Amino acid sequence: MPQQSPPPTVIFWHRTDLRLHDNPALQAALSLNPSTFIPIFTWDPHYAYRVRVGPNRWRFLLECQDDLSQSYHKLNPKQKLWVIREAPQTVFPKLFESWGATHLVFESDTDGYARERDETVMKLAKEAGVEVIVKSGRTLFDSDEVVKHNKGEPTMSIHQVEKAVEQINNGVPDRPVDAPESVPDPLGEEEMRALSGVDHEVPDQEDDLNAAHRTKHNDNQYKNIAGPNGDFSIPTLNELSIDPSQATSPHHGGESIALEMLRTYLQQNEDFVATFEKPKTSPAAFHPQATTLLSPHLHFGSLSVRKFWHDVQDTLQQRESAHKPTSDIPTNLPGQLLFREMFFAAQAALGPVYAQARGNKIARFIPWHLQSNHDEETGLVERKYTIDDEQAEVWFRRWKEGRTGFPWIDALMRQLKYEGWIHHLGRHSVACFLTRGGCYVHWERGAEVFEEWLVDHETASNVGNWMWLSCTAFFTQFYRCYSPVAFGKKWDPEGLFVRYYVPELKHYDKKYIYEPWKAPVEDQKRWECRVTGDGMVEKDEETGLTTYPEPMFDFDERRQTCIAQMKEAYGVHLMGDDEKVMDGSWKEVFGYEVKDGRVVDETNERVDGDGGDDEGGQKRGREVGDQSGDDGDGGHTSKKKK
DNA sequence: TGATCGGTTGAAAAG
DNA sequence: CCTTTTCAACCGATC
Repeated sequence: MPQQSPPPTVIFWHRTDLRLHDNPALQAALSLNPSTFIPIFTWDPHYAYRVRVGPNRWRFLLECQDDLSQSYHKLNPKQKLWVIREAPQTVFPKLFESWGATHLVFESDTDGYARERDETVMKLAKEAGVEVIVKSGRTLFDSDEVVKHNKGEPTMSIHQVEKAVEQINNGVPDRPVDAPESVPDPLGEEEMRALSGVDHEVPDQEDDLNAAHRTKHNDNQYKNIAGPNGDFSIPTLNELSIDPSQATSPHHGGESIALEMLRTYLQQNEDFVATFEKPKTSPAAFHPQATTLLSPHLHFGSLSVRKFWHDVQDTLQQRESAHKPTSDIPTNLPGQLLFREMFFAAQAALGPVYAQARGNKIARFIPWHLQSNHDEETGLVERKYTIDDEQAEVWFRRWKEGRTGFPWIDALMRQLKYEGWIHHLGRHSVACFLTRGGCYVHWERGAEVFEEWLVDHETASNVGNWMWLSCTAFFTQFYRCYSPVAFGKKWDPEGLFVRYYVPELKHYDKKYIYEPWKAPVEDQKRWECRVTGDGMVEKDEETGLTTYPEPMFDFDERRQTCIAQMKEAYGVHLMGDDEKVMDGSWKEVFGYEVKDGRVVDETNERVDGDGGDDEGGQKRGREVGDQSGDDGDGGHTSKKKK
């Protein structure tokens, strides 16, 4: 450091890097030898209100923050994670001024919103004379670099990713850097607290995408810029108006947990790590699951992806020199991480339109039901979508709630909701079922449900996989449909997975566990569950028994219809950035009719039964009423076709 | 240019 | 019960 310059006062901005180990940006910050070091997290209203986040992921995030804060505290009793409750776009000038910052350091983030946010903040820093340092660290390789080595184009196959990263350090990610052994002090308590005196911008809660999860209409998470006690505390679920009992997932956040999980796999399950092949892991395995469950830690950065890669790679190399079996790219663990790189780089190349069909040049246009509405100014999806077909809306609701009448699908959707995680192939099953292999509903609807419920939700991977499964991009073999019966049976012939997550069926013979509607009525009575209705009726009127819904359609018939429609759409061959998609004239091309033109606002839609409040509830009530009205022979819903 | 082949992870029937 | 073949047939890279 030049002797003349004042000792740096460094603000370190944590975002999706909630860890101390292998944090290149943190290392860069500390190598400035700051006299003052303030690690912060900005509790961004964008995430609080404009991103779908269910109770399980809220809890996971808070646990990551708690763990990180404790780790800082162990290194320096004056330290912790300082949480600031305001939008970064408005709060940074106040932080710079109030704390006299000289540097702002953070890890780069290539998400659509994040890029825009960071550009704004960098501009504000420049205006305040604060030096900004940004380091890549969220992915194995800097996604912008990967794109550059892919001719500036989105990465569309693993082969392209391999070729691109070969040109960056021969395809070997940087070695992980160690966690710091000490961190400097923050400012004194008085000086830190001085921030509470500044004007505080409280965000508008009107467009709260997560209203359905809150116990109160107006939460108080933004009441004070430094939290309720003015001490920059990490929010609690109660402060977010989220009932803690709604966070039912067994999966917990935090760097300590993540590192311990990785260590355990490597030490106690070397065979599992070394011979891992994703397609051979069971989507029906639960408690414990068949894969590592490290994905949510990669999302929040409580585990470094480079540490994961190198630790696994070291194991693979040791095994190879010992002539023990190993698995290969792309099905092995490093290969799985390459798919993550692929989706990140594709997103980095395309920006915000990556996450939607309209305007997205890699997305094949398919005239699915329940198309999104778009903001006229930005062209980006808004929370509203158009119900062109009442039947499709009912199917979508039943899919989301796990009452389709197909036990394999329902078990997966219920596991997703309660645990915040389902196996990758389970995601394939339910995604294929909702889109091209069943309901013919837009993949954006499904991606939104995953966004809400997954603890490991990562926009790049989630959207990428939804496009993959719906044959929108990356994958095109639409005649390969996952059967909701055969696929589950293949992995779990006894139906243990279904019995656990759909306990209504726990006494059913394995012969009928995936097709309970085929069981004779006498057996249904013996097994204490009647297959009848749409899942909204708890007790069968006639027998008083628990019910499980009849299948909401004839799957084989739907598969045929969907494949024929996919074939037609592929024949028309419109991409998301085609003029006809942009101006809406695709409707004429496909003879797409909007029968009632209703627009649904997803915001306050409750999914747990009886409707909730406001307009959302009314709509649902009507749909549900219609359904149970003709449940006498519910399978007949499938007869409706175009 | 047209043919060939591969594509992380299919399903159902036949052997 | 296991493996192999057929099903119906897509895109994009490659030669």
